[in-house]
Amino acid sequence: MSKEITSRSTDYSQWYNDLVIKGELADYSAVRGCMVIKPYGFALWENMRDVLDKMFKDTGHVNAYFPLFVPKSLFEAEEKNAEGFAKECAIVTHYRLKADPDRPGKLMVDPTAKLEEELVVRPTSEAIIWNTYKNWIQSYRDLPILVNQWANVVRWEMRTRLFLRTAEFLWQEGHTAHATRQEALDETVKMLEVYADFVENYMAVPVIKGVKTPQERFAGAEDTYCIEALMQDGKALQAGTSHFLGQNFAKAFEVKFSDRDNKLDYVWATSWGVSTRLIGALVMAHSDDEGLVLPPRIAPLQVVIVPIYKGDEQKGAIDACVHELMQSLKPMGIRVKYDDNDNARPGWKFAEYEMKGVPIRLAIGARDLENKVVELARRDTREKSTVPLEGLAERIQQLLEEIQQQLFNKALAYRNDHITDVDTWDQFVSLLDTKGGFMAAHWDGTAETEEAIKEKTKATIRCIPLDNKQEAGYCILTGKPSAQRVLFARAY
RNA sequence: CGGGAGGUAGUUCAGCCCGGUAGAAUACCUGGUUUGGGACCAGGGGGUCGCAGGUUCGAAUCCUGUCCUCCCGACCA
Repeated sequence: MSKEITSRSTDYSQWYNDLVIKGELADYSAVRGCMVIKPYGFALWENMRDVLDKMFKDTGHVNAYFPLFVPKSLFEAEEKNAEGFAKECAIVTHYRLKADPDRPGKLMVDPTAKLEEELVVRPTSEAIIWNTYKNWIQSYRDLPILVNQWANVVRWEMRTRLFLRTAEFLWQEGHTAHATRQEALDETVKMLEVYADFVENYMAVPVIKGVKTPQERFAGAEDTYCIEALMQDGKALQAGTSHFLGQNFAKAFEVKFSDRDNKLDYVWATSWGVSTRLIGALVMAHSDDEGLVLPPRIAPLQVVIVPIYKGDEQKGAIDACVHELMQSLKPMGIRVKYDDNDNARPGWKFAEYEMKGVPIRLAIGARDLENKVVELARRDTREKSTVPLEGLAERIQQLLEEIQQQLFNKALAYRNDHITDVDTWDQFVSLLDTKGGFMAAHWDGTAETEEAIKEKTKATIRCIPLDNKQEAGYCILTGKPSAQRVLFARAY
């Protein structure tokens, strides 16, 4: 059938693409590197967005919106940030098209409509936002500013992959301004905790919280905190970042405030973001060869009900039973769909909803009505059981939580099993190829060694875990002394 | 951006080498029979062969350019 998907063992990349396309999360578009997020995929994003948005608001943040375009002169103000993103910027140079005299009916860029100053399509919004904050901040009384924006950004990547790395993507970016270094640092860590909470408890993907090495740091940050997740093929994926920006942007944009003692100082900053890339992480963390497996808390559909009947009379009886069941499920906030489309037969629907990762499927036929039961199938374990109609809604509610927990436990067991303490270079190299996952290894702390290891093995330091155990040892590459292990992995 | 593969019906693909009226499966439409793991029969509709040039009496097929996608690499706050 056309809907068959490549197995993970045959071709992991193809498996991932098949899931995204055939699970109807997204599609390719006519625009290089840009994808269409389809309704089912967007529903998933909306659920994720809604949860995160509430978490941000519960921690005191408010939403705002800043322009898509950044004048080049503003973009280049914070030099490190500008340099870091320069290679992947889309730039608007003109503002008008005109009829092409050489090609009837076609258009050309009007050379007389060249912009005085080019506009950079934002790859991130620190520049335009800090240029704005300059006008908002005079006194410590104006601080803190705790603003988030939901937006699209553009990064002209050389090689793109659905959700994992697209030229345009959706994200949120928080940009906060503080009166003290400590307050900004606290904010950075607080938002990292929010991300970890969300990814683990809603997406059921376990993460390691840590801090990036200077090499891997966000351009313009003093410190980059991150959450790192592990995919089923043993590669790591950066799921979210929270940056302590120090006073870098305040200095670049001259944002000063008067403190209580009427002394002028630069404002302290943070920024933090997660993107539609999280959907890629979600797909790769839980899904199997039958299709998507979505965690109940953010699944667009949590329960699908498939009727099995012969003739209108049976259908009528099943309809009545299902409608009653839906009346009890909906008030519980359970997202349920009754698929009584007569054009598709039950077997087709079973395969289709497995492909789309719906956590629970119920099948109800005349036989079941007689016995006052339904057939219940779990997507995660693919187990089928016959359960009584009596108390079914409560049972489903409970089961959704159980599935959520089970998905997390399974991913956690896999992740924990794939953090390996490694003490020799040979072991490091061979385990990267055979087992994959995180290698907890000693490192001498230098950028040169980090770079050399990356060159030789394609493994990077994903992070130095927060509250990392201090333990004396020797760098796996250079043999120089080291005070702690750091996590290496190949990454997306 | 370098190497490789590809773009033909909604979808997956054959046809191309060797130029001569555009095919299959599936999906879709109509009617009927069906319905507990991707139903069956009969009939029917649907494609400027990615786009733009060129060669030719004639181009899906040969040539040039260009756009898009996939895989590997480089790159990746």
